[in-house]
Amino acid sequence: MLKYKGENIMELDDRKKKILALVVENYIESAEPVGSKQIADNYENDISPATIRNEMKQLEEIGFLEQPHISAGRVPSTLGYRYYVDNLMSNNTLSMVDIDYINNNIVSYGSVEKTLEHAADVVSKLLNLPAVLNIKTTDVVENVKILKISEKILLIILMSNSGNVKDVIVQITDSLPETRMDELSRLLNKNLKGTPLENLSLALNDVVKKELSKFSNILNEMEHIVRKELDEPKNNMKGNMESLLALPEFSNTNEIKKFLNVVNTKEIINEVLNKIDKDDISVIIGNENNQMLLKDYSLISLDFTATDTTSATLGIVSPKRVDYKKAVSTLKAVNDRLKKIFGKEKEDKDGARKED
Amino acid sequence: MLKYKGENIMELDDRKKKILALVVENYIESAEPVGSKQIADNYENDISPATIRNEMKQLEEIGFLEQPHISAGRVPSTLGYRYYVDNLMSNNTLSMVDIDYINNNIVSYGSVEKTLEHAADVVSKLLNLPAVLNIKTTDVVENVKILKISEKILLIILMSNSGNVKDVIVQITDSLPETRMDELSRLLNKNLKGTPLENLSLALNDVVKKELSKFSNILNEMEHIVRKELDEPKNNMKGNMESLLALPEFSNTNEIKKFLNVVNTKEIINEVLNKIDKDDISVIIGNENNQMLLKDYSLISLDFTATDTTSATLGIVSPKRVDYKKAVSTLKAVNDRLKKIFGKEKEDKDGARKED
DNA sequence: ATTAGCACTCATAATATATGAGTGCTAATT
DNA sequence: AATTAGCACTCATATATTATGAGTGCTAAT
Repeated sequence: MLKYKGENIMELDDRKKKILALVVENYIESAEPVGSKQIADNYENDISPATIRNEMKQLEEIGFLEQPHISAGRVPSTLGYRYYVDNLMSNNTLSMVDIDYINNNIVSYGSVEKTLEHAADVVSKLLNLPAVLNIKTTDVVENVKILKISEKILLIILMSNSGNVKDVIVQITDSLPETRMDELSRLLNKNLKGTPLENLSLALNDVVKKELSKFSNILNEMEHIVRKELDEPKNNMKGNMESLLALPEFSNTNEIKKFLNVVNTKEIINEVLNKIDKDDISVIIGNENNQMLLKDYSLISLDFTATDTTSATLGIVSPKRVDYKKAVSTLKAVNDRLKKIFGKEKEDKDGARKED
Repeated sequence: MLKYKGENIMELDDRKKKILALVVENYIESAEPVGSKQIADNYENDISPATIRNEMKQLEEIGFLEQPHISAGRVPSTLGYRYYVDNLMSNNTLSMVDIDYINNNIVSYGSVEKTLEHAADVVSKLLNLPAVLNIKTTDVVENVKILKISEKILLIILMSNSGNVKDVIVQITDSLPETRMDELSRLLNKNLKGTPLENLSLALNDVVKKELSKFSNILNEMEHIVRKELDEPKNNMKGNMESLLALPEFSNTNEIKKFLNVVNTKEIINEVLNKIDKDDISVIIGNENNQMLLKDYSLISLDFTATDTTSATLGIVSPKRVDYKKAVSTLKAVNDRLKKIFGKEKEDKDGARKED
């Protein structure tokens, strides 16, 4: 059995390539093992099913196809998908509808995180699969502002060095005179400046301990809210259950449980995502990653550098049978869009956001 | 067949009551039709299964129990559940763990909506079911403030008459001199004051049309973001898929699809929720509501008045087989907690939030 | 009024028996 | 030498067939 990416590279002849592509695409489409007759019907030049069978047998022998059982059609192996993704897959152009959807729904939301979250939403909706978003930032707090909204409501705004903004509304029990506001502001600035956004609630906890006596009602409340509101898990799942339920892979409930369990465990996903290439789109198929629990699934993701201090991976998790072509082109388009938003490229007329 | 809530009220003797309660509770617990032997085993005074069978038969005749098929045990009918909820259900006291969880996780978040959303989260987590939250507010915008966060980032804060606060971060392409800030502020206040929060994006759209020439980059952006961020559907679902998958009712995927479809269609849920009593806990079982699509499900919900202008319904949707006792006691505890937060009751030491 | 006894029902499980899609191989055809 | 018709073979799935047993309702005895 020859290795495709390894010592000896198997060069497939055109007919084998065409047949492999057809098997992959038919299987992605139908979720049923693909038989020789089906391929013969779809093959442009007339060849008999018998010939196709011979070819398919060879494709199986070199490890590109698999048979669920002896009298079934063929299903792509991980290696088969890989060869398809690397060599056979045409780069699909997205429909105008999809492009519009991307441009209209991914816009700058002032905060890097919110923008990326919307991007993840968009990816999830377009591909009908749960999206994973993993933001890594080394941003630190640069400035804290306090705004008195009303007698008993304060708005506390935290600005980071790269322009990220987070804010929390804090309700206090007794109103605060102007002078004390200034004091609170100085105190927060002194204590929080330089704190990595990731550690915000920890740092705040320290502030509470140190300065509680002075502003007990505010600090306590704030620490509590920050913990709940800002300290969300870094690995976000944007999901849409209905679309998963529609996949034949998930006709039985146990498979859904297994999948959700894997997808919701950020350690599992991150272990894989941490190894992908910077600023590029990665396709990781089945057991190509060494995470046993992910062996039946694929991750297709984009690594994106938003600012000097913030980067993210954004992608989808799905069964191995997935429309790689559409997924990759969608992520490419999202990448282009994000680049524009974060100023990595000149804005051009065509890609600019349309007002509707 | 006698009507329980109708003209003729069936008075059950103690033994029948006890048996009905046992059937309901066993069925809620096991999800399997309950047989006479099982009841006999759990019944405190020794009675034979044969006697139980006679009683069960009568309970079936008056419409409190049903048989899936002739040789199966009994399952409570809608009427049976109803009688149980109204007359037989002891009011369970929640565990200290649950009470603590409620007190620690439902706190004031400055905005009524956020607070209620957290409450919905808590209810969903405690009961392992999707929670529905439906907030009705007649609040209007009272004041708009603009804060320059940095050269190109503005924070726009909208305050309502009852102290609700919403804010959006807007990124602009060209920085704005101080004088123009004031102009923008006046303009927004003039145009938005008095706008019901519900119509915000519509009103903003008008502003954009009218005043676009002056502040095109800001207004456009703002309208866009408001539409996406604030104009979320009023009927929120807080859900936890895994817990649903664990229910035997949802062992087959189609049932899940049906359920999710119903639960995610806010019109269906609202049609029922709009009829429940103000400031009270309602239990609506199966076809008691006239929504055919909800006939296999129950809604247990709390109507809560948060401020003069804002009220909400908060509850759970589930298969008819659900722990009514725990659901009702949880909502009661949540109600108490919310009352304290929204100042409807004196705070007391015991229920006060604990710092951990 | 209660209950032991027993025939009866019917969902579920276990088993046996088609059906047919798809294969691999051989031998004939191009 | 490459292709393909022909055919026996495999095995998942569907259908039919037959236990199994939990639970009932009724009758007659307690």
